[in-house]
Amino acid sequence: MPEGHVLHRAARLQGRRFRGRQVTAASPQGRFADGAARLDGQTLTGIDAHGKHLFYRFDSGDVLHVHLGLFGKFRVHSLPAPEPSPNARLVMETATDHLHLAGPTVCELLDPDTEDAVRDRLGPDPILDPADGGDRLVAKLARRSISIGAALLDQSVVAGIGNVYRSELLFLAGVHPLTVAKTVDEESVRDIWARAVVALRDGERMGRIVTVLPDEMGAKTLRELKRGDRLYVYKRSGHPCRRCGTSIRSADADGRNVWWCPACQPARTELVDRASVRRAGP
DNA sequence: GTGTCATGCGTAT
DNA sequence: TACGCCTGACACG
Repeated sequence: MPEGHVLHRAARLQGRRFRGRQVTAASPQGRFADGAARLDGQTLTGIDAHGKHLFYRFDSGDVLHVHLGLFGKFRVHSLPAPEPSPNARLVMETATDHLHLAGPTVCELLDPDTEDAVRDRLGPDPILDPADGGDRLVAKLARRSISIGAALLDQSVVAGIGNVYRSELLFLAGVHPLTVAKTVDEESVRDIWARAVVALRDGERMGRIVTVLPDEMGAKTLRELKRGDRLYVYKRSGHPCRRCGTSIRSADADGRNVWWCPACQPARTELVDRASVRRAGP
């Protein structure tokens, strides 16, 4: 279940195996049969990620566009690989490596112009645009009356943040998630951006989302943190805040849950409609 | 075994 | 605001 770090990691690790290599391609599930037939025998020239989107470039100029959605998954193996599951949308192989894609929301061929159109709809990516993304985020949020929590999930505002990172970044920056976006002070917006750059880079490197400071959890490194100790607020309704002990709360914002610590993230300016905020449960 | 939920997003109402 | 899509993990019986 991927946020942007997963796609950048996939681009890096898959690129290492497939860049410059000729591939065979097939769609066991059948829903990408025509595309796979077109890619079969082509040489992959590069893979890159923007937000939650992945672009595979081939020597013909074809671009394979993949978006994993909520359920999509890659599996990569050195040959011999396990038998691909029958619901694999796409299987690509070189003489030595195997890629298995299941459950994506998008798996399609684009021409380069269409790729530009996809990318034009995406905001700055903390991994791609660490230097100038803060300015761009400040400009985008200055006009928005939606909550900062909702804005961080809007991929045209910032590309690659999902439901885990949004709650965690707002905790780290001390910003209440239901704050009206345009009322968040610029310093806090830049802080959110800076923390996104660090958090997504860490996630890309480790292959998992870890936002806590290890020494706060009595650990030496991020890697040794146990499952359940890696996040501050996400899915921790009713549990004590790791910093102050206050009970973590949650609310349904735009159909997705958001979590926060009411003490560490006080409401400083106006909030959007709080009707949907519910009491924290266990 | 069945049901529910989930790190997403587009389209219809 | 609701629903549909796509898959897998987990809780529950």
